[in-house]
Order: sequence, then structure tokens, then C-alpha cells
Amino acid sequence: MLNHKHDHSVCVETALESAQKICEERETRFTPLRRRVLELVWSKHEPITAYEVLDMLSEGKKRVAPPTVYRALDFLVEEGFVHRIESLNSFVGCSDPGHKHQGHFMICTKCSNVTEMNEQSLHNVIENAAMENGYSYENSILEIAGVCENCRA
Amino acid sequence: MLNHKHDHSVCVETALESAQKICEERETRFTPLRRRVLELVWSKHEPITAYEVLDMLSEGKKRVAPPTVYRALDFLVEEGFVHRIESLNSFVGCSDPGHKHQGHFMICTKCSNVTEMNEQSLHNVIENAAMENGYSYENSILEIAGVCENCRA
DNA sequence: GATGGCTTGATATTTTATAACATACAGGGC
DNA sequence: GCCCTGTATGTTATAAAATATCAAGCCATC
Repeated sequence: MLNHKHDHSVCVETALESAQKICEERETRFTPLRRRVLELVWSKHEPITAYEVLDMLSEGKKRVAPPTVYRALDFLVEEGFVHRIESLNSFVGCSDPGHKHQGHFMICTKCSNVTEMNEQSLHNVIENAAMENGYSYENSILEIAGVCENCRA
Repeated sequence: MLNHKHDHSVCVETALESAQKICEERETRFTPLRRRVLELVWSKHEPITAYEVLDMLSEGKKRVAPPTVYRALDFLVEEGFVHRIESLNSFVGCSDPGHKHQGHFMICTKCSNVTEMNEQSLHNVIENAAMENGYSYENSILEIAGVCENCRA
């Protein structure tokens, strides 16, 4: 974990509350299923796979089917509450929902923790690189693998 | 295609020759299978999936099995002759083999063409961002989606 | 309370990737 | 030449990730 000390339940609640609020503003539907999936994604800071979510979602009850999970994840990604980590086929809660942005991440190869970078300067450099190469910019993924501060200590 | 005019067979031959040469230097084995797979990856500029390679490899003969293709691709990626595009689960020939580097790409959402960026400055910015966030740098993927010059024309 | 649109359920299948074990083959030492 | 050893490839089976398709439920509005 990036930070062993923090009370992670606070992260989860904050994320759920702001998602709720944003959906009200946008008049999109934050259904119980979507809420629950977001909660599960946030249940750890590390990226979680769709099938891990599926397993957790199924605990106790009848097993849900993959499309149920994928559709909820699609919605959450679409709304910007969750990012997909391509290199891990996994999902992680967005640390800054509310304004649309790309996911630019660092991924610790020791502890699997991910850190989202919301630096505008980095975004600018990337968008600029696209322009210089004659491309219009739509979106981008940046996933940096390395070892985080904790794990190197 | 990024460039409709160029004679793509030259790209392929150049790629095969430099791979051959690099393998001799490194004393790694550029076997007929690996050579053939590299040729197939290079057969178009667009990213190609492992199963597309598999189908092409199987034409005329007994169908080869997935591990055959994946192992060859692993070797080619390892040697830096091919890059994997995470966001497309696909592979593309490296435009600058010979020195190890990350794949930083732009992907055209209209024609699927990809352009590899080998700019050191971009690499520096990314490596720097990692450091600033307390991560050691191991490697990175950058995949920018946009529309290429040709397609906007 | 019927209509229409979005959401979820359910079934099946496709696509992508790897595990595990067997066989072939190439080069070094005898 | 022949054996040994390590690497490469073949083969079978299965795992993991994602989607297509159609049915049923829910809910707001008329």
C-alpha cells in the first residue's frame, strides 16, 4: 500500500459520496449495483480485475454474470469514477472524479499500489507530442512501472 | 495507412535484416519461426493480434497452437523488435530496434495506423514524473489516441 | 395502466493468454 | 561420430478476459 496509515474507509465513503453527487448533477443513474461495484473497486487501493469484482459481488448470493460487472464498470469508467489500467486488465478508483481526465499512473512492481498523476504539465507535454506528430489528440494512457517509495525504504 | 506511398516491402526487409544482425551480435537465435512471425507482424503497419499472426502462420499447413505464436512474440518483444500495444492487445514492428526503449505510440482512431515516438525529451519527462512522485523508473507505456494527418485531410 | 427507455438478468460464445508436458534440434565435450 | 545438455518447438488442455444476444424488470411520463 502506498500509505499504510490512512483510514481507507474514508477514501471509500468520500468516493461514493462524490459519485452520488456528480450523478445527481449530471442526471445519470447511480443505481445500487453501480454503487456497490464502485465500492468494491475502492475496497483496495490496488487495481482490481473485473472477475475479482464479480467474485466479491457474488458472495453469499447467486453468482452474477460477467456482463453485469462489465456494464457497471463501463458506466463508472464513462463517468470518470474509475480508471482502467490497460497493462493489468484492471480497474482502480479515480482519485479526482468530477472533471474528465486521462488516467496517468505509476504502478509499483513490488506492492502493486498505483498512484494517479493529475499533473497538468504532463498532460500538456503529451498533447503537444501528439500535435507535433500530426495527430489530433483524443485521449491517452500512460502507465509507468517502477518501485514506490515505501517499497524502496 | 500513415503513408500510402512508401514501398512497404522495403520496411519488412529492413526489419528482418536488422533483426538478423542484432541477433548475431547478441548471440540469440533468430530461428525460421521467429523470423516468419516478425515478417507477419511487419506485414502491415497497423497493429496485429497474436491470433491474426496465428491464422496467417497456419495458412496452408496444419494449424499451429497459440503457445507457438506467443513464444515467438515474447522473444521478439524481449529483443525489442516488436512492441506490444496494450490498449489494443496487439503487436507492431519496432521502427528503431537495436537500442532498448519503451514503446510510446500514437494510434489513429480512424485508420488504426500507429506512429512510434522515439523522442528522448518525452522519455525524460516521463522518467522525471516518476521520480517526482517517489517512484523508481523501470519502464512505461504511452498510447495516445487521436486522428492522424492523412485521415484529417 | 399503457408506453418507451434505460437497467439488469441470463445464456452462450468469442477472444486472449498460459500451464504442463512431450519431442526435436543444435552445439560442446568426449 | 556420439552423447549430453540446454534451448526451441509441438501438443493438449485450460484459464482469463470480454462481448453478443435476447429476455425480464423497473421507473418515469403520459
